Amino acid sequence: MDKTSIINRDKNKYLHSLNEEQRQAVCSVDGPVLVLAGAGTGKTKVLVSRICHLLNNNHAKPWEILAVTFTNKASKEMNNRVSNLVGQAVEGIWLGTFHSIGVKILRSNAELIGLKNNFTIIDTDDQTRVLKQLIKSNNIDDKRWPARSLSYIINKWKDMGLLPDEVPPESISNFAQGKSIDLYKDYNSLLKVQNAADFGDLILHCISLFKNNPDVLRDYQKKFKYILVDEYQDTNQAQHKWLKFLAMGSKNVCCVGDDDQSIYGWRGAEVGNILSFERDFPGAKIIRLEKNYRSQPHILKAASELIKNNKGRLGKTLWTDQENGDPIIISSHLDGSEEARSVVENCEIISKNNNLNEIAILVRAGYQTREFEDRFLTVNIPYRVIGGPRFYERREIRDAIAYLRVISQPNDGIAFERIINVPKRGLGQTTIKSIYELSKKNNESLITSAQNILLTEMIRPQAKSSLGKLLENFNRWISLRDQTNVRELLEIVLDESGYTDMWQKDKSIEAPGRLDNLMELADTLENFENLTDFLDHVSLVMENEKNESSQMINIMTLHAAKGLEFDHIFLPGWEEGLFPNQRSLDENGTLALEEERRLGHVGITRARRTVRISFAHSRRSFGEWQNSIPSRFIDELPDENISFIEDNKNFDNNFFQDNDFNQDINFDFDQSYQSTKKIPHIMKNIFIGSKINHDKYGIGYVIKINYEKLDIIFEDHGKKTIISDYVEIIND
DNA sequence: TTGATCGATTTTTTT
DNA sequence: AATCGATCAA
Repeated sequence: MDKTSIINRDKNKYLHSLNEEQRQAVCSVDGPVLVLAGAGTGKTKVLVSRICHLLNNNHAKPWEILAVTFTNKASKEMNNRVSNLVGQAVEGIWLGTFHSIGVKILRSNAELIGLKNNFTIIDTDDQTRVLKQLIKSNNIDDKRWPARSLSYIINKWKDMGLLPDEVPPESISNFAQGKSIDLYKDYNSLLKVQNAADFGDLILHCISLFKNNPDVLRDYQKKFKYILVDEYQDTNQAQHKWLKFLAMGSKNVCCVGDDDQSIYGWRGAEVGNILSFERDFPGAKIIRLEKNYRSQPHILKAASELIKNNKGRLGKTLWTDQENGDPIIISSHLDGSEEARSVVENCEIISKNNNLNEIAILVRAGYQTREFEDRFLTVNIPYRVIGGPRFYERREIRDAIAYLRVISQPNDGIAFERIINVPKRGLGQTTIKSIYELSKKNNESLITSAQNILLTEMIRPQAKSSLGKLLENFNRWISLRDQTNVRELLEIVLDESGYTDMWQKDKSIEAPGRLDNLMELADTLENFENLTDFLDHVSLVMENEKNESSQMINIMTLHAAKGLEFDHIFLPGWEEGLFPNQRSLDENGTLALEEERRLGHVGITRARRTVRISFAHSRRSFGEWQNSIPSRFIDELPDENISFIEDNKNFDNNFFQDNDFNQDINFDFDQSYQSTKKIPHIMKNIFIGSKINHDKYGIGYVIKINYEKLDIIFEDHGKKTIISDYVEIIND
């Protein structure tokens, strides 16, 4: 054996830990490859090994590799694992989320799509506020046509990769009598004026850039010799277009995904992208990974049987050679807090012999975490909420950042408006409105108009002097921008603007916490070279990571759990209406039901050793008690893999005395568990869409049914919530 | 312009 | 239940 082959074998030693299919996926470097990788089959391992393989065998230099993920968490994970495997070489790899890569491309080519390279990235909150302004200034009733709906519509178009004049007529909704397209146009030009881009733009602008500048596109195509895409099932149409542009150069594109884990349909994700991979990239090699290395057989079997109820899947058969393990335990509970009590009790038992980090509670909706938090706090068990209320979304942090945004990019009127009167400086609605009018008239940025309005008589002298002072401050801060380090700059700004002072004087309980958060923000700033880098981080990452190392039980949504694994998983709240989520079902019918089911599949397959599913018979929502029945998904789990226990030891008469129930409750546990086939949302033959008459409000249509309470849109009175006894059904 | 009070609305998931 | 927003008095 000659010397080189020994070196080669050594340098490729990571290949030995791969199974046959995984090795194929790693070594088929040239041409398009689609890896269909079921849960726990070593998807990330394949991606990481592939990058390693490309580098080790000199197929590409780091900067010739583009690796795109969907979430920040995934990109962080990938980054860590690649650095572990290949060492320093990671530095040059273009590894990040679609959005962060998009930003990187746009910052270097901003002028070509009409932005300056220091453009601001606005988030959903800013977006809604801008749209609200826009709706109002078009004299549209923002009560009837809320900004949130418009933002939903526009984001949908952007997710589909459609510019205003590309939206097909049939998909123009009736928002404000069909004005949605004009508003979309106005909104886009408003962003341009402010030198700002929203999340959708980060992809969409790239597409326009590639489309209109073939030379730029060619450079990127040449640059990226190898492209890897994680969670391909989650890409939306815009991202798909984006990817096709870049991949059409080398055609060395490797997409990894699992149609059974597609859970972002509501964000425009297209499972179709994965189905049409062969059409997009002819000659594609398709590799299936079906050996599961994570879960024990009962768990894997239950998850597989559940997902089999979905139609329209590519179909995979996951298998494992592990020991049988424990069946999934399903328990019923009186109400949400009983459920939380039981879950936490079981966490305690498990934690006697296990690491807290290996336990996770996965919920359908963010607000469900609260009950568990309360319980953990009372019994004093450390926990962390992953993806919970985000650091950068806190009020004080957003305010502070708004100051920095104006300093970084004075055209950012969205940020300027946020803090123009925070802390209060006597610049209220009237003043802001005047500035707005002037900026609209002269088609200039808000802050320019604020400067100019000082030369007019449009606002009162008091307001004038206060505004003048603020602008003077900003000018000074801007002049400090490039010579002061970012942390120092923030401290100066918070101090001189009176912002810190405002919270120090505030006597509310949360004020000290807010001041702490501002300190923490200042600390975070130490890690950034310049303001733009920091602001990008804030808008794209949102998370301020910490607590990674200490021992804590994890609480998160099912969505946030994707890509993670734990020994022990709790899945509470498996009730009709909550999971599957009724609202989602109302909006998207069968499609949504299948997505909910995939969510259940994701939840179960996170577990290595045990899964406990639970549901409550009664739960409080919107401050009212609601009875519920177990999720249909429980029925879909095979009997031989589950074990049902009634956890109702606290069930006694005190319960009824302690709670202010006036209504009849006929709890019959066996009965209610058996009779899960029917869903009690239909009363008196009223359905979503039913036409009804009301004595006072006249004709209307039912849009939501919540037991006896109906949400109705009346032809002449807008939306009202009415008890079903007071309406009369009209059949015509 | 500000602060208080009342009423409406909220809870799906994320870049 | 808790938050947000509109409305109104000071």
